[in-house]
Amino acid sequence: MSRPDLTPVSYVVLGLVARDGPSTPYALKTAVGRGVAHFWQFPHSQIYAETERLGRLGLLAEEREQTGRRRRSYRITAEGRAALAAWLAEPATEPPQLRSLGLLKLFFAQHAEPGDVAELARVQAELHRQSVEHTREIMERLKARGDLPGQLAVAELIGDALRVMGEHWERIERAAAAPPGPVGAVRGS
Amino acid sequence: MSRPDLTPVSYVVLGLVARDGPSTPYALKTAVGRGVAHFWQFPHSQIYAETERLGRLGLLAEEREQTGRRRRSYRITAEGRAALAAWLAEPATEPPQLRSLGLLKLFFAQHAEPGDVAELARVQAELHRQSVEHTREIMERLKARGDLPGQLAVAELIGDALRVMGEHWERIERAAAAPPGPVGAVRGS
DNA sequence: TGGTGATAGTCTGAAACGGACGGTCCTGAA
DNA sequence: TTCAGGACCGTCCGTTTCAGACTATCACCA
Repeated sequence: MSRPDLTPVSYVVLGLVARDGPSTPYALKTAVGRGVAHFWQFPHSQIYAETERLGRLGLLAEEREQTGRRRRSYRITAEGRAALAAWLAEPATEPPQLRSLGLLKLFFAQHAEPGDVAELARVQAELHRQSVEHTREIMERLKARGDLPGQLAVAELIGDALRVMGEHWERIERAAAAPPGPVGAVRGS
Repeated sequence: MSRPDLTPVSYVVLGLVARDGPSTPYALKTAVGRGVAHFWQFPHSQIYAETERLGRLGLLAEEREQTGRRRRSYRITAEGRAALAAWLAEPATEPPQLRSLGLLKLFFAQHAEPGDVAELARVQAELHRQSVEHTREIMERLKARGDLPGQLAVAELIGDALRVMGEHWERIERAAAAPPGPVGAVRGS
């Protein structure tokens, strides 16, 4: 059973240290930005607090540079690996959550000018195209490395979801740009 | 330009009161659960604080039952409508955010037993099917009413995104169940 | 030897969180 | 008529999260 004193962020840290070997908090911070942040966001200051806490709990072992910047470096312990494995062994029973200011504005479209909705959809469509492209680059890099199939699967899933959402925004943009007829809710091409 | 003293939750409240007419905080709370919560979550206690604050700011007008439970009821003022319209007039420039414990576990699949990934995918696929179904019901209800095209567009977008993500989970489930070969990252049908 | 930009980490006040808790009201069974 | 139970409604408060300003260090080059 997974431990009640560990949060998702704890497992992010454990998982990344397990994947990358001994890491400094700063290295973890940048690693989070390159991957995990796409589906589990949290402030970077958490990482410093969490590595320290996991150290106290014996799930990470801390080492300190004796020279220069005296950075801390953390490696995972056997207990840490066991905690991570126990957590991974129980499936996640929560559905995914979405958070989108764009959808919030679209939801209230009836109180907006038609032109506002068109502009919103245009911006969102463009944002989604960029995100899809960004995801695609990450996938290329993962494929080139060949390992880490879980991470590739995650990138594929997210990329596809972004693509579909972007296509919706594009349809909404076209519908809102065409003067007559209702906003959004488009059928057919 | 939209006001810096108003948060997204402020606009949720303003938007719902604009849509539904005079509302009690509790009615807003249930309305949020039926819609907005799918793409903008926040604790219900916020609503009570926010209606009161918007009242002080003059964007909502408060009335109080003279009898019985003496519930507060809020209606939107002209200033409130103006603030809502101003916010809707500027497009949202943030990409959507996803938050999924399931993806987090999949991301670290290399440290899990193969059976764990299969079970995770099975549970997530089922969860997604339920969410898609739930979204479909909401869409039916919206279509029956015929108005509120923005809300229908939102439901369609979310439903489609959930469907695509669910299909990924189903593929991952099949791939992880098939003994040999790598987990996830499936190509072709 | 000083300037610049990347690297690295700390700190803090403000928001958000969420759920326990306590009332109020309605209904229907006794 | 009374009363119990459940739905309705709102408050409260300790904890966690949050963002980002801020400081410091380092590497490099002029």
